[in-house]
Amino acid sequence: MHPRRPVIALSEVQRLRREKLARLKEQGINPYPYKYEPTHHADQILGSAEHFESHPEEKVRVAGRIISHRGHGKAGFMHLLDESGKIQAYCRQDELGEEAFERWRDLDLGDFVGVSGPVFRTKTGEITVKAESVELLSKSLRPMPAKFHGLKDVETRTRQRYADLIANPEVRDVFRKRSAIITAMRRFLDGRGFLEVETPILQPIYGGAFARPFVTHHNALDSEFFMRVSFELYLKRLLVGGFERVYEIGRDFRNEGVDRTHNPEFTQMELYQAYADYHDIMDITEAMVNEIAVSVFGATQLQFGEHTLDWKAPWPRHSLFELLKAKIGVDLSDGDREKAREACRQAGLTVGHDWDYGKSVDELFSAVVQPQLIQPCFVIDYPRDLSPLAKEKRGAPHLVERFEAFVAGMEIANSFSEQNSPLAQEEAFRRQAVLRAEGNQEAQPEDRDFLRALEYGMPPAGGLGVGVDRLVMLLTNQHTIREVLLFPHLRPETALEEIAEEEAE
RNA sequence: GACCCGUUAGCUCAGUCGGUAGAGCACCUGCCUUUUAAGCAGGGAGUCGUUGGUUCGAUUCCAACACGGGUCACCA
Repeated sequence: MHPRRPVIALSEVQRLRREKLARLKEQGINPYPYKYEPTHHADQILGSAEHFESHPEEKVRVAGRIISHRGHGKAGFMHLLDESGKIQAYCRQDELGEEAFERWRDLDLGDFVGVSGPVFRTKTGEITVKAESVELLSKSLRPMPAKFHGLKDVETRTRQRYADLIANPEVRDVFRKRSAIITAMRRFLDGRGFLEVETPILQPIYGGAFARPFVTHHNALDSEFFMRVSFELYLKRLLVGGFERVYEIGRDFRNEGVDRTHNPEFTQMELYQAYADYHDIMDITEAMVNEIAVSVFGATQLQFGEHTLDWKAPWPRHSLFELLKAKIGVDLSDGDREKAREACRQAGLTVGHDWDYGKSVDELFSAVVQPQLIQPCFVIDYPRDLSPLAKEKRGAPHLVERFEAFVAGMEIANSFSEQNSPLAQEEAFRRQAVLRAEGNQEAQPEDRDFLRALEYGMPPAGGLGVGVDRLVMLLTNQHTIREVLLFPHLRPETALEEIAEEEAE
């Protein structure tokens, strides 16, 4: 045992609430009863004000968290917050009785209560439930973060998202929108005959993207597994198996840094459509996002920071090399490594000794073009070395048929005409193996089972990956990914670990 | 991983050129039967992120560490 350490001190308010809880139990009141049956949500009552004013005898039951509580001698008001919004309740001693009114006075901000009674309009015009009974549904032992300052501290807001959701109604709204966006996405894909599938998160070989994986261990099998960095290779196996349109919405894991557009686990939507090429996938992508914008927001023009983004399809399609040429005056589409490296130097980039043609083009594009791609657009045709799972471009074999979609300088989608030649795929894996041997930790390992699948024959197909979190950011005008993730990645909280240790002693 | 900035009451923030701290809201007590940032009167509340150093004395200066934010790197 450690030397005695003080138990984490309770604040004054926490102490008082625990004492209050004990008193309730002594009085035979269960502070955590089992159920309540509300008849209405707050917004239903507020939305039916005329109905209730013409039916003063009709009674409602509402339940929620107390977010304001004001006594006025032998009467008082409180606001309850339920999922739909807030509603005021008016509590009078002569209505509730002396004992119940005293219990009402003893309630705290944060407690859950159920209130029943008729609905009326106060002098100041607010629709209010006149309480005939007030039942404690759950006693709160911790003070609410804020009454009207809100909760601002970013760390507390993300670490204690529950408190953030209570204190900041607009945060709830972002996550409702997120859900609606994903629902609209599913509806769009289902409507086009795509089959939603689920593929392994724990994979013996990872692939489909350039990224370092999280490694884990399967005890019973005594073997290493990788958390997936992409769904790609499994979804393509399903094309081999005869499904023609498949998609998956789920979590990818990449063992990388955290910043305003990256979280180690993030949500991706990938789809694959047999007999389609990347032109068809561009059509689908813009139609899908257009439809999401209309169904969730009722508009295709949406504000994002200082920009008004126009999501209406079709989106412009630009050749990567034309965009580069327009910017730097040099055409780099010929595959000349030295020329590309020199162009990077001219642009002020520090060129790594290992930068090949593809890497140089990509770095240059990221530096000089990407930040200026504000309105939704497609950038098409990429160097082959960057895209080992894509098919070479018709008429330009050092390029591949690939596009990325950009909005507000952010990449939100990536797509290929998928490589379905087993021999070309094997060759591409071989080139990756060379890079890997040279120390590139993101180079993709060869997946022999995937090659075996391709040998059975995969139909020509187009594939798409969409960064769902980024799409949500753009559509909801949020500028960091943590604002669209309920529980973004944070380091463990040491103070809480110490409490756990003390409790274990 | 590097650099810069931050961490003070439940929340939002002041402040201490080194002498252990304040405000508003929240909280407690009293008054008040239509208030809504209710009002009036009174009151309590803080290991000033953690550990160490300098000092008679550290919340303040210094260092390390923890956590967060920003920039960069990584993320082609």
